[in-house]
Amino acid sequence: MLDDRRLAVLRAIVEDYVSTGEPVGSRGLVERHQLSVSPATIRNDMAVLEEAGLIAQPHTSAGRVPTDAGYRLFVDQLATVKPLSSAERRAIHTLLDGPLDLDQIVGRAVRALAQLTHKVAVIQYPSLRVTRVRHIELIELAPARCLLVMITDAGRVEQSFIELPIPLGADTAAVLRARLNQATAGPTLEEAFGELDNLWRSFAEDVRPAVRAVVDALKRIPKAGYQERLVMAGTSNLARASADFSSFMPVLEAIEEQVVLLKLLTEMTADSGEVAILIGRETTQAGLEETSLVAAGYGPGRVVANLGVLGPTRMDYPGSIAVVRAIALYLSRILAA
Amino acid sequence: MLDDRRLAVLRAIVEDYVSTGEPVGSRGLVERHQLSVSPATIRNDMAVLEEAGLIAQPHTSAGRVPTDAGYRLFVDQLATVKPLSSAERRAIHTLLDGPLDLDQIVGRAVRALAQLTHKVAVIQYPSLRVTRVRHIELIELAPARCLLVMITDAGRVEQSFIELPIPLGADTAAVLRARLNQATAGPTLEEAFGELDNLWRSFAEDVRPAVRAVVDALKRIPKAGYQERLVMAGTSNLARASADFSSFMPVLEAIEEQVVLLKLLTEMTADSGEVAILIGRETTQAGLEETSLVAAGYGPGRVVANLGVLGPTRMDYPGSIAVVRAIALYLSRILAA
DNA sequence: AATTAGCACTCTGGGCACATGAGTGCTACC
DNA sequence: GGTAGCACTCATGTGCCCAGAGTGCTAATT
Repeated sequence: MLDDRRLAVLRAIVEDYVSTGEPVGSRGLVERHQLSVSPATIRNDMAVLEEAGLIAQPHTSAGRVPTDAGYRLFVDQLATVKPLSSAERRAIHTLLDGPLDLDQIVGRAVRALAQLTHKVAVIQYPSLRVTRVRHIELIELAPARCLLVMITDAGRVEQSFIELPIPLGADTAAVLRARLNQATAGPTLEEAFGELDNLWRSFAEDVRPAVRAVVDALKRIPKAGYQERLVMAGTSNLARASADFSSFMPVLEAIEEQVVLLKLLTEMTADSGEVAILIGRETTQAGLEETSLVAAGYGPGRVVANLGVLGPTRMDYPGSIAVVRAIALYLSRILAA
Repeated sequence: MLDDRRLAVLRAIVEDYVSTGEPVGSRGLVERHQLSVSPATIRNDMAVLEEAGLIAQPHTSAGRVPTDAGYRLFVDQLATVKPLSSAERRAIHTLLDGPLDLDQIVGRAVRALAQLTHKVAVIQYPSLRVTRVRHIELIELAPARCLLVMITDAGRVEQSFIELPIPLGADTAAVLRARLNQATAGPTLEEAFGELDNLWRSFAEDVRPAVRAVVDALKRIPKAGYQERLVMAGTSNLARASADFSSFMPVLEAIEEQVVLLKLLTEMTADSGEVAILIGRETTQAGLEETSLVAAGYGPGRVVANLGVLGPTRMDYPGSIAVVRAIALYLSRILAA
């Protein structure tokens, strides 16, 4: 049914359509590819591919265009790995080298992603729930007011002001600090929460309210909203990509609705270095019917967050995959250091 | 030359054009406004206004459209203050009420701005150089590695990791912390820098390199890029606003080029509560020829940063001005608390 | 002197017919 | 199974025309 030549025809259609944007016809196909058969034969093959739902024609007497299913088959079975050009490799290197803090790293990575793919790039900040704690600090600002600072695995620094019900003496503060660090060393923050709940028992009766206030504040940090932050770049690439107007207006909205993107990204999570793809309607999001998402997980050793690019279904998948994977690996390596 | 009626005609043209988007002709003008003269008279007046460069016609036999100069005269002399509707007032209240940290406040304010104006909203984070320091903390993470945390006036918390050339003993660290707080209490960070330069003199010879490392790190914080951050919202309003495609593509680019916006915002700085406006080419930015910027300064007591909205020159200036001013005042009040 | 009425003129935009050409599906043939 | 030929379909571009909106000018009116 779908023998080698027919698959070759599908690949050729995808490649031509992606590069030209025009529906591709049988004649041009044999001209631009070494298919060594006549256009008429191709036409028969195309009829079969259309029957299988892999391609479609916008209207009678137009060339063919890949469907979502066609792209899906292409990326799953037909796409060959496209190695990064040395220029791209160099760009990533120079952009991400040097001693940088997390904000800077993520900021540069997202710009690199956008520039190299000419698409909208998205990076999810390392989620606090799955990162590990490197250090916790408790700073007294005033008798009953202190600042809680948490430094994570992935280089993030979170802080939270706390108003205490009663002053916490310097001695108790020091003990509490030590105990907090001890309780959170090792497991992920989420796993450590259980242990934190019992921490107050080992303190004297009179300071327990203050201890609980601090622990509560600590537990609130991952919920503070900030932690599920997305950074984006390359929004203007949208305009270049989508031909008309009404088609990307909803995409812009989806992008501002970070919630939607976050949900998609988190659900797609793949192993670090592995790339996951959603094509067109596979996103199941209104407004993203003609948009694809190429994403990968990253993190120091294990996956702590995701990154990816967003573009029209008509995109250069092999190229995007290569860049997304490269950036994910590079970012993981930096975080592990 | 420009007597009252002619100014009334200009105002009518601006209002009609802003609301309909169509070039406005003499007939419709007398119909929709109480000008109690005939279209022919209006035509004569329009000829004068055109002569003065305040209006223009897209092509012969089309109605008139305000020029940048026309809008300018309108906002400077003709626009009447438009009070906020109670719904708008309530929206701001509910959105910005409650105990929030700086990130949340700014995040909500920018969204309020975007929603109420239907434009692209921009808020500049309080610039570090002009804020005052509330507290500085120095945390030892390892013998020769520490974390510097700075809490500002406007509620921002900045931190920086420092690798020390030599370990800093706990005692010295405590002294240094006290000295840093003392040196930065009062003046703005920028003004305090001079004093910091001499801080190392009062320390023993052997710890001076470490002291200098800390001071250097502190001085680097305002330059770390993060502090001149912009937050934005309502990008998708762009699509709704601008009719065609090529016209807002450059605007999107300018928005991503935060540098450009930052520059404009900073140069426009007005007194807190005062609104400054740039219309079309007044921005002197390629790509923003048809874009206007309505901005105001905000801050606790004095102006520490700016916020504003970005939209097509054809915008409802009185409405935008009212919202921008309201948000700026509200934000200032919150920060001052 | 300012306003108005009347009129000729200009330009855009939509509708229509027409030719063009790319691309197809089908049938007959190798 | 592959190929050649052919009739058919449609989107696109072009030229043309017409209606409508709006103007500028001139002459009349207040």
